[in-house]
Amino acid sequence: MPVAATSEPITTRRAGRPRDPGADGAILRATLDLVAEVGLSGLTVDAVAARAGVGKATIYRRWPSKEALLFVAVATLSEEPPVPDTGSVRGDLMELFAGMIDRFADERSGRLVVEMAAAAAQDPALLELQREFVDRRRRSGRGILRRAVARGELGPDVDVDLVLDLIVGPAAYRCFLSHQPITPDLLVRALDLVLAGLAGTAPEVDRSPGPG
Amino acid sequence: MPVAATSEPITTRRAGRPRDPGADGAILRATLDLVAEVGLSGLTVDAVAARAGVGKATIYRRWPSKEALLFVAVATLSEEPPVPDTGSVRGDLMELFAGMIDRFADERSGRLVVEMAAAAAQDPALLELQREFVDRRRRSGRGILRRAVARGELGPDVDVDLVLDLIVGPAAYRCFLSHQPITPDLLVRALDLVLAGLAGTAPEVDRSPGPG
DNA sequence: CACATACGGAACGCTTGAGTTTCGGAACTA
DNA sequence: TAGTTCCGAAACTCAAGCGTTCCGTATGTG
Repeated sequence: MPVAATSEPITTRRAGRPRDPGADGAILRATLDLVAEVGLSGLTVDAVAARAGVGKATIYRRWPSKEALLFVAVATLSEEPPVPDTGSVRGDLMELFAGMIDRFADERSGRLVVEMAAAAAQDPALLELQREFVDRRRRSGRGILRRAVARGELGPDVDVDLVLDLIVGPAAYRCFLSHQPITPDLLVRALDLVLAGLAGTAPEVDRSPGPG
Repeated sequence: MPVAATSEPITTRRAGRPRDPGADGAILRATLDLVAEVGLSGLTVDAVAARAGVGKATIYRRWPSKEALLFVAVATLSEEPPVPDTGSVRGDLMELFAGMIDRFADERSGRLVVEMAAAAAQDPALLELQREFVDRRRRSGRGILRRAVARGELGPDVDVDLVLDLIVGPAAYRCFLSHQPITPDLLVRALDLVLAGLAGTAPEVDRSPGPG
């Protein structure tokens, strides 16, 4: 019996006015918007309340501190990365990283990512959250590449992590530092060049046991 | 006559105790150290003064505000990127980016870069500074690749910016997000894979008019 | 020497922002 | 209706940090 989750009947509700169910979302959205606009250092609870159209007490009734609010807001950005299986490395990797690149490309999301990267360097909890985001996609990518190796599509000596970094790296670099345009074809071009490099390094691997 | 730089004889010095010539460096160093340690949001002038072994008034005698101090401190990180000419793209690019990768790899410098990237999103002056850093190296890289094309070492349809991003991207991505180790060979491996990809894309370009 | 400017250190004024409390009112249960 | 909990808004307390000022002292010029 770890937690008495719903010990009371569902029909029984606490007396008094129920919480505005829309407030949570409005507050979290306002938080993320403001982080993107004015940065983490410029974020104030008063501004969040004003933007969300909410009293400050309403925020503190839901989260104990500004940090807790921020953490939950960032956590809502979590998304289960796709585990693609298109049949080719190229297709799989494109599907896996498309959403991530979109996030870098989008003005608001991009700024958010940069802010969080900086904050994670100081806050262990945020660092852990960031690590989960990154690692989940990375694990999926490793699976894709290993499957490709098993299929004979790639040579067995592929530096998996390097390949993944080469595909995402350009978009990340442009988002964080160079501020060059992150166009939709950036992922494709990077991917094709890397795949060409892999093909050149281990050209025409023996594809003998092709059961398909 | 743009500026009356040294209108007075060098022998003439203002009366009174001269400024401690070592203080400037100590203050700027303390500033950068603290940014790397506690982040920009955690940076306080009092802490800088304490770390530099200096009174707060000494800081404000030199710079009018915390922001001005920070800007100058960051500007000291500027370094003229090398303009290598080793004879091969591979050698040139390695020489060009070695220092940059080192900066990502170093704990202190890496944190500093992340902090500045976030700050640049809010402060136009810092953004301009960052842009200078990046663009200078980028221009040098573009020259290297164009020379390689002229030599016939690379095909004429190389996406110059993409190639540069592919080389730096992995280290940047690891520094900002994935926090995987940035080993000294990361640059070489990325570079070789990209060059292999370029060779595969436009293999054995026609080298007919070789005058050398 | 007088004078001027610098030094480190400490105190001070002032603003900002986190978190709390209060208020009149609204929405729900019993 | 009575009681409870929520609401937005505003006022409040309190701590932190920027920038200034003053002190006693050190180091330069004339």
